[in-house]
Amino acid sequence: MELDNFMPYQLVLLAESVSQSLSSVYRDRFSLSRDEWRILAALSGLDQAKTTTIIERTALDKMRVSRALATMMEAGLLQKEPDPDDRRNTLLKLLPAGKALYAKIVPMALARESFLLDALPPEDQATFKRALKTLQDRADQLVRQG
Amino acid sequence: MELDNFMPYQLVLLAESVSQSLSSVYRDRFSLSRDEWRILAALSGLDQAKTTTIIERTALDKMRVSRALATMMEAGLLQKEPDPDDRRNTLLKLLPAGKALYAKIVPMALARESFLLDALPPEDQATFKRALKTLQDRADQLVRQG
DNA sequence: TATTGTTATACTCTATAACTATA
DNA sequence: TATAGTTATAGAGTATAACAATA
Repeated sequence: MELDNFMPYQLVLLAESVSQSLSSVYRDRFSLSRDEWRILAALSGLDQAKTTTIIERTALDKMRVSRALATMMEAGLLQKEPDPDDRRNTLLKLLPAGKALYAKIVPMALARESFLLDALPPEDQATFKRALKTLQDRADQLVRQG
Repeated sequence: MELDNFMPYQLVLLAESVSQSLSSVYRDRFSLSRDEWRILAALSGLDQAKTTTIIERTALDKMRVSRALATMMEAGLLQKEPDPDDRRNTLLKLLPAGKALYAKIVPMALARESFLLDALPPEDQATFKRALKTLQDRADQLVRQG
């Protein structure tokens, strides 16, 4: 087994590099944690969302989301209010500062994504993206089996 | 921007799942940390290696390698001796227990890799692996630029 | 002065589960 | 009894840099 040709190893290294490059945008320039950035992205475009929806859409657990939301609220990025239909739920809404921050970050994030993908011929880009989804399904199976 | 179609996000989630599935082999069953497993793989097949070589081949830093090596030595997996040519260097050598452990883990690791890749048609497998390398080069560029 | 490798330290992240409020 | 969300706490992992030994 050659480490350099072992796909999981290559994949993890690539993800670390891509992650690092992205975090130089949201973390270094805008002082957002990765979790906060994910929540911001998940909330964008939604007028209002329940916390449980955000938990699903970000693949984060409720504890991480709870802490990230607290920080974001302090920073004036979003608003919480109780759900009148079921007061256990919290309804989340981006404030103008949150929307503005998101609008600043997105173009930079997309530019980095494009810089990466533009290195591949268009048909390989499509294949790569499809492969990511297919492999995710299989990886989920492996994780469930243990 | 849709989080689910943002390639860096998909990539990071996939890497986390694959990582978790692999660590259920080396960590849960054999009590190896990820760093130790990488070092084991990097040393396998080499009769002897300098610590600096391992640092390069594993993409770990010297501090992590130093700590992982200490644990592995305690576990009787490898041996250290000073390099007679330059006594600042350490020469590393897997002991029989280390080789045996590696021989047990590799088939399981390769089986998981195959299970993942077999979900893709052969030509997509090749494209995917090539894409990982191409993207790694670009990601390195991004990281360097900041 | 530079390099190899180890260690100290403080810091951040993570995981488990206990807890409150509501249903 | 079950769910949404928060908080406490302990443990793991991380980053910086100081350090000893050698060159």
